Amino acid sequence: MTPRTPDFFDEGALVAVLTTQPLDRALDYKAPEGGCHIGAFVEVPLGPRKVLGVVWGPGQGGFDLSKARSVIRVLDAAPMRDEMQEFLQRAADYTLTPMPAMLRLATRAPGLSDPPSMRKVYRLGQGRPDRETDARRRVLAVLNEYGGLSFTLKELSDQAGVTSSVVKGLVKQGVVLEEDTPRDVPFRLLDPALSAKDLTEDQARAADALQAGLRKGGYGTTLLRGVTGSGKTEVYLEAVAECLRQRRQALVLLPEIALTAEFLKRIEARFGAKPAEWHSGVTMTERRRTWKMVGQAGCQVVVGARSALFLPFQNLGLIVVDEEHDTSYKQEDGVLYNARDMAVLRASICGARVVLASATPSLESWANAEAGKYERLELTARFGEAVMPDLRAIDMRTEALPSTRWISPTLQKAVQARVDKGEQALLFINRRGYAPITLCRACGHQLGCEHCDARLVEHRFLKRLVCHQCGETRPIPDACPSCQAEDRLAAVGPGVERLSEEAAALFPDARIATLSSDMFGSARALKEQIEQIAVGGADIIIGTQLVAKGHNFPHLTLVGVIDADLGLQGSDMRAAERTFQLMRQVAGRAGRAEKPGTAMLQTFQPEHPVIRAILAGDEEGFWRAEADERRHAGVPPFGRMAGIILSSPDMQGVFDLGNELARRDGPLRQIGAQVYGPAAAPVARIRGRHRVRLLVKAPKGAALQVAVAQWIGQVRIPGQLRLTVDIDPQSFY
DNA sequence: AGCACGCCGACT
DNA sequence: GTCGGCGTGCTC
Repeated sequence: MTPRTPDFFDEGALVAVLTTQPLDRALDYKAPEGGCHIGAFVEVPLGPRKVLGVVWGPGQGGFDLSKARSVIRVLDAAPMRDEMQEFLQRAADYTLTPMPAMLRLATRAPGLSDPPSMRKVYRLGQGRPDRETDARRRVLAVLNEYGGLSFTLKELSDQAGVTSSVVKGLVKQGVVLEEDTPRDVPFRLLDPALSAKDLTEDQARAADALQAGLRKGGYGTTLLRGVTGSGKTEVYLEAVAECLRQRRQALVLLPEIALTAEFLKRIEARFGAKPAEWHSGVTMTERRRTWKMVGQAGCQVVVGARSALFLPFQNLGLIVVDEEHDTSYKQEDGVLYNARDMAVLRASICGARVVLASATPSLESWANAEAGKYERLELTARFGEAVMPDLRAIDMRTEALPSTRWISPTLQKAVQARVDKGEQALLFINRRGYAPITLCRACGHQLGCEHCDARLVEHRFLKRLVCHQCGETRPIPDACPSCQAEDRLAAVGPGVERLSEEAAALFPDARIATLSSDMFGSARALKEQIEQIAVGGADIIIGTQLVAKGHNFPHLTLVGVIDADLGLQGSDMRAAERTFQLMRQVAGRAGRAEKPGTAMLQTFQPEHPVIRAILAGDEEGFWRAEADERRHAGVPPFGRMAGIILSSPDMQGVFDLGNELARRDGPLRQIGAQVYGPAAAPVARIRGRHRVRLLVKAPKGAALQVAVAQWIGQVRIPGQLRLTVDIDPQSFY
């Protein structure tokens, strides 16, 4: 029998404290006066500094005990639960991330080390004031009217129409009581019994299944598949409702910050109050409140970005990952993790349910559902009267179109027809800026970024050249930087701005709105623009990726995809999958409301399997074909992969280390894995750092992480060289 | 991550 | 001689 770890340590007992400092292990400290619980958030001395840490377990010893210092103090925060400790540890093992970096993700709340922030509030006390002035009467009337409720000074004085000194005067006499209360107050209660929308038969069946899962309890993942407009959101909100009835917390992950505002309104409509929000745009005060309240069950539902997975939920019952296929779920927060996978991990540890919602699931999730690891729910019927769009290819080989134009005559005609009828058309192109390439017609020089191996993209809107890799910009030059020839720079290829220009020329009487992520300073500006368009503020919408993400345009009846071939080429194994998802999603924009829609894909290869699968609406066929190809190639989800990126200002250094790693592949061979590379990374230079990439491919059941850790442990990483491990990379070429 | 320690080159 | 470059190692 393993000895049970004590959950409380008396003063002076040795405890292991994990800090957010990048040390390779926890350090031992003496428990502070009054002792401390396991999981306690503490402040400990480290060298000359005070740092944040968590009591991770009993002290390890094995060093000169006279060096042990004491925990300075226990912070005012609910101790980390053991399931959170386990989650961080397993996520660290999975992603090969050092524990301190994991702990940093879990402590991303401002003012964690500060004492609880207090504020003064005022409520009715006893007795009468010595002199009943008019102002004093008004203050007391307000307080009486609201029963025992407390007010801030400003609320009270504004409400009564008096200055703050009137209130202070009443406080002096004890007629009004002044009290300190924590500034972080619980979120308003959400009511699951409020306005449940009428669900279609299909939706009700799916909602019932999700609710049954929640009632059964314990871990389980469901892939909720539904075409655009089938009402996935209504369905999983019913799962949230069931979770609320069980008095457990729910987390809804969304891929796009700009979407949350619209989504919050839907939650408010369904449950009568706004949930907590967690993403980079939330204010410091609100972040702290959310972090604390989540830990004290003062918050029932969090809607947020991937980092919300690391909030200190006390009683998590449900995690919804909306648009689960979205690539933005896999990105660095300093740590490379896939939020979809981490959601499943977290839920499996704390016995919560997961709903992965998507119209076009990732192949991983599709395969997991096929294998029976996930339950599967399908929403087929479209909500209301709307029907699926009519999908057509425009064969660009037969269209007469000059090389500097992108809207084919066929598409032009279709757009014009919609505009004439007062309906909306959307032209989609997945390239920001005016043109992807700027070159000199005199010498052929292509304008590139000085710090990256990337082309500079002309942005006419900003009147600058922009590097999409590092974000650096510079003015558009008059002369070629290479041969000094003047006025010979030419824009090559299409971008969203250029398409706008072309549309303006083709449809002079139409109102054209351009939506590109770089055109809006804030998420709010973007949201306003989208709302304005949705109610009919434009006839033609020109947009990038942004428009593919869930916005509802009721007047939209035509979607034209300018270059459906983008993303089909290249050896990126996920290109076909991404293209498929994107096309389906964009096509799904058309005809969401009652008007039937048409989607037209401009393509030079109408016979390509991906294009054909999209046109035929044959999703199962597409996935099966993709799965077969990947199974054959032994790549995820039918094999395991890890990417290693080495980067350094010194090009020789990265290649030398890359070659050394490739040579010393013993630990990898042990598990039947193979190394490919080193090769120049997809972007070989970013911000002046040269990048080299190695890929490890292992059989499905292999202990990949352990082997990779051993493998890279063999080499010493000198000074300015950085090594990043990416388990399950998004792209593997 | 910080911060100290320490070992070489360049200069007052 | 001494100042300071930053490579190496430690933090309970």
